[in-house]
Amino acid sequence: MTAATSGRSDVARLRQELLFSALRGIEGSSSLAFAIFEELAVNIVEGRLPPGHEVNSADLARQFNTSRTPIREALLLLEREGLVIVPPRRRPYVSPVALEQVKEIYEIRGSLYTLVCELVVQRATDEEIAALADWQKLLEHDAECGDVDSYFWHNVGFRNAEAQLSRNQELQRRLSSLGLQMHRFRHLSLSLPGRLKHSVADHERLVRAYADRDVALASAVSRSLVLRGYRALERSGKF
Amino acid sequence: MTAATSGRSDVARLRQELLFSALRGIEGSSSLAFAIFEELAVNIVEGRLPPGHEVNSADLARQFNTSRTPIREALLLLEREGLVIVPPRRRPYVSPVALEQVKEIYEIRGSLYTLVCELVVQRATDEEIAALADWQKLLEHDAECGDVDSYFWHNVGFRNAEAQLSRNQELQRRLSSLGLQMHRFRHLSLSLPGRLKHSVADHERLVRAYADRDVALASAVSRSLVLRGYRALERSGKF
DNA sequence: ACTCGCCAAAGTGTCGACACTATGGACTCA
DNA sequence: TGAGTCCATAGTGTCGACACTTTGGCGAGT
Repeated sequence: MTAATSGRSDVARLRQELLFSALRGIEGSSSLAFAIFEELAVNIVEGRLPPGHEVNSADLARQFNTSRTPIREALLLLEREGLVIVPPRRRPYVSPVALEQVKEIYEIRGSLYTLVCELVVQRATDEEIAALADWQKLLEHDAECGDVDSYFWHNVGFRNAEAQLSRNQELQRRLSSLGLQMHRFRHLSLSLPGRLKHSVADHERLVRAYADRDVALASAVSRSLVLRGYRALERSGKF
Repeated sequence: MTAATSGRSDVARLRQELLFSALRGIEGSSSLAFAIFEELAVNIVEGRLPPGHEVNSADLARQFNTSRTPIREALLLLEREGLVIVPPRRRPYVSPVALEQVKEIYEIRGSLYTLVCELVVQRATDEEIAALADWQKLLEHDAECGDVDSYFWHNVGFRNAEAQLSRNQELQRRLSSLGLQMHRFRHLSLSLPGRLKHSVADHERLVRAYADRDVALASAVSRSLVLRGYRALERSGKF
């Protein structure tokens, strides 16, 4: 599973896998409804279905060639993930992205990643931390090339790997759910000038802190990483 | 909204309101499905539907006098909340409660309440903190009377009030979702001897830390509160 | 020209039905 | 008696239909 070390990891494949892992967080479900849920979720977080866009079950049923039943189930799940708003008796639409909410999510994410740090420090093996270092090297490389897109997904990969190392499944699930929301605006924060360099440096410090089993430092760095992300977003004035 | 100060707050009413607030976290939805979801959720977290108990849509439809459609939607939501497992093509059943999972949830909860502390310290007004103190007094009273049930629900009330003071709606929602899971085993941890006294003392220290705007102390106390809860549960050997 | 009320068109929530699949008991055969 | 097979029962996932509600545009009245 050392995707990081497997030669040149195709970004597209990575992207797919990461969004899957995020969404599959809660496995099971009735296949069709869940497949539709995934499809719609991806389209929403990638911005192809913009905030406010109407997603009524009748249209979608025609579009997906199914009845409205599985569509409705998918919409319900999307609502739970905060991606869609389903007003009673009214047509559902893609939920808006307000700065206030973005801020809230960043706060939560920061807190949960602090927890991840603590757990990783006390539970991950040296090999696993070495694997994180591999991810970090990918980031370094992307930053040098200025490949923002690749950087973004490798970053997600890094975060994902960290979460796995926490050995806390519930935590992974919650983070995935948050990640879903984050994907809607997160790429904005990286495309800002200078962000990449800071981010790379932080990741490097983070990995080193892990290697040294330094909880305090790791938490601090992780937190600053998230915070910086938010600050950048805020300054971008996109909201 | 100072339920804490309104004379003798009826525990039953409080209970209802708190579970509601937890469940309504995600509002909207199609009334019937959501009502069923609430009903089932309450029954599960209160243990009337024990882990492993089968909850098939056909039976429930008969029981609720509806078709299976809204039932299925409710089950989907319950699955998302982790209260029910819906294996594909197989009958859904109430999810088991494993110690491992309990531990995971306590970890997350601890982390999120640390965040709550930080936010409360920097955002709550003095009056709001005073209101928390009122809740604390209720706890004190319950502890003196040895009224474990009342204590439990006032405790939930206290935690809820704290969450509200964080001024972070997403956080409240996530905590509610966690709380739902927690209710399944949390009452066990309080009924252990000596717990109440410790708990009361911690709450008192917490409120004082808030009043002093002492983030570090508040976080530490809050964390120890959660941790103590888990330890007690662990020692109870119920899992 | 502007507002108000009305009405067809379209969407929602719920239902009962259908094909398909898992389950558990009866029946067979050792 | 005990393991393996078969089948009826019962539940699942999906569908199309139906009554009710919202929507948005058209026309009447000021």
